Amino acid sequence: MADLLSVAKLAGVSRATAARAFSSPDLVRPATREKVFNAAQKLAFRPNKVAQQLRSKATQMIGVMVPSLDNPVFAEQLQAMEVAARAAGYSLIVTTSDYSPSREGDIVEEMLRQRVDGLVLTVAEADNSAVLEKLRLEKTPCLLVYNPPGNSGFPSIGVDNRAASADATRHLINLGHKRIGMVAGPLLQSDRARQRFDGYCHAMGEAGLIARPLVEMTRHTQADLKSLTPALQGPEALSAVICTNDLLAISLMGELQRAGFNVPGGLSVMGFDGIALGKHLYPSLCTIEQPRAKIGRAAIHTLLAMIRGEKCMPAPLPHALRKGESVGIPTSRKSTLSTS
Amino acid sequence: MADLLSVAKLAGVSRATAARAFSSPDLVRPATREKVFNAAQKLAFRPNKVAQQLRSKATQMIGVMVPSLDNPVFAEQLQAMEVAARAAGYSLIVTTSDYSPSREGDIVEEMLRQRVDGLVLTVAEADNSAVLEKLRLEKTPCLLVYNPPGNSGFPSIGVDNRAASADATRHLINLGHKRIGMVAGPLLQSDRARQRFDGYCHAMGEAGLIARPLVEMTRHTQADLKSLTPALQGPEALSAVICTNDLLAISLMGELQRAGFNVPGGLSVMGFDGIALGKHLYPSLCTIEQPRAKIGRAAIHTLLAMIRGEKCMPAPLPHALRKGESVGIPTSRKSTLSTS
DNA sequence: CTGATAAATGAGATCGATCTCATTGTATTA
DNA sequence: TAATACAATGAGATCGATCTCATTTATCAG
Repeated sequence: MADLLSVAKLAGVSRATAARAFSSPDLVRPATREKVFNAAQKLAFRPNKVAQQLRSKATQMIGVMVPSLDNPVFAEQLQAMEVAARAAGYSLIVTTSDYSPSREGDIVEEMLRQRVDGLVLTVAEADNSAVLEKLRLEKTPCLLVYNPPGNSGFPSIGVDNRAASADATRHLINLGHKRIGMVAGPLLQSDRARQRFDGYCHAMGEAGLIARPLVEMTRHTQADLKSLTPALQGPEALSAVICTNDLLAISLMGELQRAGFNVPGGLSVMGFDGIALGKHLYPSLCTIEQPRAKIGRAAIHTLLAMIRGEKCMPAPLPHALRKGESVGIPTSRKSTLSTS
Repeated sequence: MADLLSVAKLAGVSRATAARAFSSPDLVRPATREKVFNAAQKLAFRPNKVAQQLRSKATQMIGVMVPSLDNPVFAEQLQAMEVAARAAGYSLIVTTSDYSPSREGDIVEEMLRQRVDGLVLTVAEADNSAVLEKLRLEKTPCLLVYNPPGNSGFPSIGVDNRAASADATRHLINLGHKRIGMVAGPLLQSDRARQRFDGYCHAMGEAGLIARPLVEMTRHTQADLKSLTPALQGPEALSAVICTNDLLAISLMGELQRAGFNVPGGLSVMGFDGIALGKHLYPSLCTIEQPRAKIGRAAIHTLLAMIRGEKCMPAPLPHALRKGESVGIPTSRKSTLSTS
């Protein structure tokens, strides 16, 4: 309500002096400063950021776009970003794309109009992304999170999905598993999922095992057991599966157990992401932990550096294998007289 | 970069006309309009929202503050709010308070400076809240979510926690449970938790059962079995517990099972919130479902109405009892914890 | 005590879009 | 054709803070 001008008037000084009292107090005589502060107090003056933003051509706002907040992996990252941004004096405008390229486009356009100082995006597909194509022509700093660096040309924060997935696979292999499968949501929805499948194939090949075709679930946060059932039957039945995200893994475990399958006795289940909850389940979820909070903080700090004009090409952050009770040693099947 | 003025120049018209071509196209002759659009195209003109906001004294921005995004109950609500806000042409500035009153204060002050059109807050304590006290003096519309309406004077969206908790308790009672306890995070962190305890006490009394003292966990999203163990031993050992939130319930189930307790055989566990994941666990979580998405949408729509100047005093939204495998009929006392 | 140097303050422009009001231009009608 | 109504456009002010530059006031040395 009350603006600087009225404060200045009440204090009997010019706008310029009133402004200085706040932005560079040492440029104004202590007595004058007091008068201004008192006037401001009296009028309940609250500086108008919008005016400051217009004048300074900087909004101290960061635009954030994630696919969905229903997946804790994004919510947990966002939590960390918010804290880091606030600590640096920045605010976040948060949006969700639901993996829709058209929404991605609208959202980014809107944020550019808002003149955000920078963007942190997780897009559905980093390559062939219309949004990124457009952003390439803009001067607004832009950083990808979780998306593989690939050839999008944008700096990206995240783990090496391929390596992480290979590690997950090797973990199972080391435990003695040979018939290992991978379960994903609708494939086209995520470039990450493909990289993870890649890593799995690589590790399988490396061990002389045959990689199975990806089993696609109809939704990417909820398993449907039916799609997997064929792979669990017969002599070549899987002894372990890796899911491309934790939500899928958790719901799959639930479905399996509800159907009378023991986990990990009947089937070992691994996840990918490392959402906090997984640790507390029983059986606890064995998974690849992406350091969500660290990723969020790194995203903000890297973006701030870019805003400052520094060139950034961040290295992948380290992932970790989080062991859990959902994975065990393979059970010997009737066909195998175990000699282990 | 390019502003309206340069577009106007290139098109050979005045700023006013150029502006009109966008905001009220029918006021400008089609031919002129075309010239303006072409110029805009050529210069990659993108309207500056900051300037519009300054001029119009409306930002189309809503300030959102939740305690934490690590808890899916808030993340899921936020997801729905974002979609609803965007559909109405509003953006969200999202912040987290970590239940800290001082951060609450800073955040709200910051948002007021940003001249958000309205606020959606979940505060630690709606009564005796310094933030709300201050906001009472402001003209910025403000809406509470999850916080009980109480005597804060602000409209509030959420379920009737007391009634919901009583329903949960009755559900257990109807199954034959008599020794029912309640588990909460650090009590002082949430007015909701207290109301839920109230409802529990009420339902217990109503059935002629004795309400046990609240069992407080050291964290509000993670159970520590030790604190609960005493209540699980001896002749008065509990047969069921209600947790004040789902995360607590889920981690408690995990701890119990890991310690050799059967759920629900050894102890029935109920949650509160209804986060999506609970459905997919095994045993699936029996809980009180707060309609998170509906709450989020209602929050936005109510706030928009308030921004339009309408007086609002929304009624509590209906909760639902979601049955789940984590609750069963009580077993004989012998089967409860007897380990020393 | 005066000139010189520094400190404190004010006047006015600026950021970009939009609104009001005045003016020019076109169209309609007697 | 002249007169009136209305459509189309432009000039300039405005939103609120801040920056530049000029001006005034204070301070110090000689």
